[in-house]
Amino acid sequence: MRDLSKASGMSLAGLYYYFESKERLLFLIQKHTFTTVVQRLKKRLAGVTDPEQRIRIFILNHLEYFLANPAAMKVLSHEAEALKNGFASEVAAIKREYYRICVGLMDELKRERRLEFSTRIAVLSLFGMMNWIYTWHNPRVDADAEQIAQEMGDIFLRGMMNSTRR
Amino acid sequence: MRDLSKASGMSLAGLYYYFESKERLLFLIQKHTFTTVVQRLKKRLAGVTDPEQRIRIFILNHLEYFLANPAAMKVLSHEAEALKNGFASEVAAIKREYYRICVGLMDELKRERRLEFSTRIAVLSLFGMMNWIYTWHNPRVDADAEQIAQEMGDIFLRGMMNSTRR
DNA sequence: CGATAATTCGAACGTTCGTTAGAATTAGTA
DNA sequence: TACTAATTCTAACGAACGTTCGAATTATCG
Repeated sequence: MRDLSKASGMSLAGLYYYFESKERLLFLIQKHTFTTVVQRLKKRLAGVTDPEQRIRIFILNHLEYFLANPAAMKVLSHEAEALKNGFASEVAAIKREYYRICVGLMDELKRERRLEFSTRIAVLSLFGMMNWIYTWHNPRVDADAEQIAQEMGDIFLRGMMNSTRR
Repeated sequence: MRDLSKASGMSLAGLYYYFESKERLLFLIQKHTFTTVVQRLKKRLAGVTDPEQRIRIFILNHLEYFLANPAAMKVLSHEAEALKNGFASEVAAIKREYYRICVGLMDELKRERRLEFSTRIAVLSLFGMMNWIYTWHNPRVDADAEQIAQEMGDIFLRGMMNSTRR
């Protein structure tokens, strides 16, 4: 909180005028971030029907947001388990919705292409690829979100496509 | 440190008889873990020449160790940036060696199969898939290391294989 | 046995942390 | 202008933290 006070220019006590506790502030950050990402995703998915294209939109939306907000990504990754019961469950609900959207996209792909693979492992592997980026991405060295989304999409989708057909 | 004292049954001051500081203890954990993983990997790779098989060994070795030592994995992931200059650089050196081994495996695959893809993105995506597992793996629900290594290997290797050929 | 070394501990140290009381200041309104 | 409400601050509280001091205990060995 003292760091935030310095960075924001407001006094330590001043922060508590706007946020009743450090935990509630963390909760608001997490909630706002996930809500924003889900909202943007839904807008972008509207109207697109091709399953592969929809998964590519999912990846691009995710990477674009988090490469533009690396600090937020770090907070979400590092403080994922820091909230207590009340706050935790509300954030968990949004996360679950986001996860379920991705599961849905994966199932669409499986149905259309008659593929056979574990949706759970596929989705969590994809999240891993995308989320780990906060540990290594350097904007001075690495490509931008669009290009990385392309490459990760290539890797992941080819990985799905050639799975055993029913 | 007070938690460790409780968990180990030794008094708080007693811990400082064996570890001169909390940071040095963290350093020793990180160093020991990475060293062990690299050692085991080298042993398993010895004698195997097929590039695909070698990457599968890499994945299995990684997942087997970290699913057997989830607490260690959490420490490595969460406290990756917690060490200061001296300690940090020594751990960074071992991590770099581990990373470079994986880069080597990827280049072998590219050469043998005449593939074209970004080694950096491939390696970091693979690490992402594997390392993210500490956030979701539940031994009561999820498969064991061998099976997950098989599935992630399938996803990743198919993703590499069909990349544009030279 | 006695003496030295190795081990373990209770109790505290100084610092940092999250938080708050209460005063000072500013903005809004009549 | 004078009064109220909103905002911001200084200064501190109590708890938790990493660490250390010096005494107590235990092991080692002549």
